[in-house]
Amino acid sequence: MMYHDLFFAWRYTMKQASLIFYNGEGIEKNVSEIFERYLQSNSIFKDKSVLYHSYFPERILHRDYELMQLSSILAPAIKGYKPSNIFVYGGVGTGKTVCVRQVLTQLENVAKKHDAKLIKIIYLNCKMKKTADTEYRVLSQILESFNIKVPETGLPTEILYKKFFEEVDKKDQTIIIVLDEIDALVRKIGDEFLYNITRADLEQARISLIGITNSLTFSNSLDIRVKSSLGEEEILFKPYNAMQLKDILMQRAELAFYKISEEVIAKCAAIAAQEHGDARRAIDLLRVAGEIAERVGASEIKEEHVDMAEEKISVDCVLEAIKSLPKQSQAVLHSILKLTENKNSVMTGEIIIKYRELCRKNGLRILTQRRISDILNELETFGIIEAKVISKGRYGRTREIELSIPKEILDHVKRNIYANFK
DNA sequence: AGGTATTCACATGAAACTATTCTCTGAGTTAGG
DNA sequence: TAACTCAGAGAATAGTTTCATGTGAATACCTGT
Repeated sequence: MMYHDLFFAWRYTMKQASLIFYNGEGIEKNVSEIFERYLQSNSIFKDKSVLYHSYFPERILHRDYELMQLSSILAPAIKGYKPSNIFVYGGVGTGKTVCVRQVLTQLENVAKKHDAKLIKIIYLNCKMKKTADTEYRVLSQILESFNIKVPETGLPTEILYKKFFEEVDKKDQTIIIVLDEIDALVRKIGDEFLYNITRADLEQARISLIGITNSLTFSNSLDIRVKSSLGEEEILFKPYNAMQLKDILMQRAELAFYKISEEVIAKCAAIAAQEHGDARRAIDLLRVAGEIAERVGASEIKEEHVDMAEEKISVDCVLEAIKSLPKQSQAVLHSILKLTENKNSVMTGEIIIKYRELCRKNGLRILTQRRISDILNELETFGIIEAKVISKGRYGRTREIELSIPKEILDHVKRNIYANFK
């Protein structure tokens, strides 16, 4: 049976191939030309992986104080005492995650080397859809790191708690759970989960939590009890300034490129510094600029490539968001696009009317106003529209909505969305 | 004129509901000894 | 009798509806001068 299928698959590909070989002489030439050219062009990247988010630098710059704080708080774990729970906050791209992860791996290494008390680190990113964004899934992830597999659904959550505490309490060990983007988790499922974990009573094991968030006001939204136990220690990561960003970029660029000018790096640093000192953004900028330079066949990144990269990043972001929008959200966006063709701001009420009309035409289920309101909020967080709540006095309160899609891609977006309805 | 009350058109929040996917359990069925 | 099948109960989850409550300022309505 299987061989049979394979045979046909093979036949099929051969047929495709023969099409190229015998009927498409021109195509063949073009394609191979691209490959040839690619081979010949010497890449300006030495090692591109250094510029991806997944890369963790060996040495973290300009975070000595924070690293020290972290390690001194966590040190007791080596001797088998429970370290305080830590609450790490600071803006995006300020190095929170990198620092925490580095300190923890070192802690683990030292403990292993000196045969100290057992330490187990569990890192979870709570914003990862379908991975750790609910109480159940977080627990299941934690259990997985103990090599206990649990089904995705069907089991009561209490069972997972029971399994987890049982497993943890088997040995005299310190478990350190890192919850990255903890604010996303709490917003979604509340803080009961944190309470349950921090107040677990165990015979011999100890559990410490490290919560990482980029929302400075996050801790206020917590239950007092949780707040006091999770926030035993707090560490604040300040944004990098332009000089520090420059150093960081320099460090990466040396590994990533064969050669690069200082002006380019300064430019990336300056742009990112304006946007809350986000190092991740600076590095993205550098990478995309490199990609652009490579594509246009330049031998080195120029400042104009950085400008183009800045443009491209924002455009890609919007385009990506729009493409992955569910049907209903697209319908709402469709209505907004239509309405903004002859004016630049619309109100919720107008959108609702247009939207209902569109649904009737397309045989789509009409959602309630409440839901549309939420969809509008979602579109705003994607950066597709800009909505501010205004009061028009006697004439009620509404959202004033404007498109924030860059002009250059507006037509592209329209074609994309309009094609799906009529 | 100056002050206050009303009112509009939604916003915002919480809880309940729906559909889907999945587990677990136990009763009934089947095949082999 | 062990192994398998299958239906029903119960969970988790995403997406939504239902119900309830909130809200800011332009207007309407007073009040006293």
